[in-house]
Amino acid sequence: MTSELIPAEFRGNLGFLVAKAKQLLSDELDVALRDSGLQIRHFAVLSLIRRRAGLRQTDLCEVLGVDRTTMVKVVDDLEGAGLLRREPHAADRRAHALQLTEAGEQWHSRTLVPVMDHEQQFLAPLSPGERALLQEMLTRLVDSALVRSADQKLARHP
Amino acid sequence: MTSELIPAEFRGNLGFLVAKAKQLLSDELDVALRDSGLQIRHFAVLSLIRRRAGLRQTDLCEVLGVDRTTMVKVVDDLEGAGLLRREPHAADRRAHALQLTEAGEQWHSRTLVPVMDHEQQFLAPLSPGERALLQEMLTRLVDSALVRSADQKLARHP
DNA sequence: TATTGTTATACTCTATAACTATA
DNA sequence: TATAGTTATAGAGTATAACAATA
Repeated sequence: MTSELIPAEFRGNLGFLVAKAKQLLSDELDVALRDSGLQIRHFAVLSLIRRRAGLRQTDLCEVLGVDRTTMVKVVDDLEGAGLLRREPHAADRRAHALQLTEAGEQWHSRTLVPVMDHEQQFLAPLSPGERALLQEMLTRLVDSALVRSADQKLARHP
Repeated sequence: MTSELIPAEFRGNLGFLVAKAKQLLSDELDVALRDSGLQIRHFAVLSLIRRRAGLRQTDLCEVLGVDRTTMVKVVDDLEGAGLLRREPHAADRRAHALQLTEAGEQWHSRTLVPVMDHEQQFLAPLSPGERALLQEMLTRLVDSALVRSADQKLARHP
């Protein structure tokens, strides 16, 4: 395997490869969403609420790794587009229980198709077995790094 | 392999896994650089110039995927820290030939140690064979996506 | 006291436009 | 005409601080 597009200095460099992979995959997914005016982030939020209706905004922050002040804007965007609703939370009157609207449900399933297509295009150089292996290895790496990250936070606030 | 930290909705999601891997690896590498006040980007620039002395700023832009106005600041930072010099370019008087200083050479080789350590820590969950396989698969994916990206640019400017 | 959501605000990052000096 | 580097500037994205309501 000899790449002519990746500089020789960075061919064996995991950081460079992961960062580039992220950038290029994001670019391709942006294409799939370009008509909607929304971003991957909005799609991810709808994906989560679709499966777990009633989540709070802070629940989403934890998963997506953004501040709650940032999440306000994301939820504003989605509510403004009519794709979700902030409803009163049954157990906590401070919080909002987020719910997909019918339009949100439709937009999500409609958008899932081009998103999956672009992901498949990105993965085209790998065989089905390799794709499964890549996914499994990335899961292991991310899981392990999340554990380390959580440990460090606990160490700072004992 | 069952992860408790990755939400079920995103476990099979390549985009999520790649983005998280990038974020977590970046965070760990930032720790390795925290004392210097510099970023991975600065380290990457020095890595390139070290191997290919005399590169222009625009050469770096292409590899790192940033605009030339952004690169000015990065080179300013490195020059301000005394790690590289802008020298006159022998073949083009508009351009700068970038050269590492002695301090730049030393900082790079000194910083390489913690950077590699943190990368190894990140890769710890994988066996040596798996690491090689991951690197090879990511190289294939990035290479293929770079070709598509270049094709699309050519199609827009025929 | 701590937490949820919100606003206002400041900071960072980035690219576009316009300039100069070259090619 | 086009390109290398620079500056000024505007836009996006993000987090910190402070607040009200509630736990």
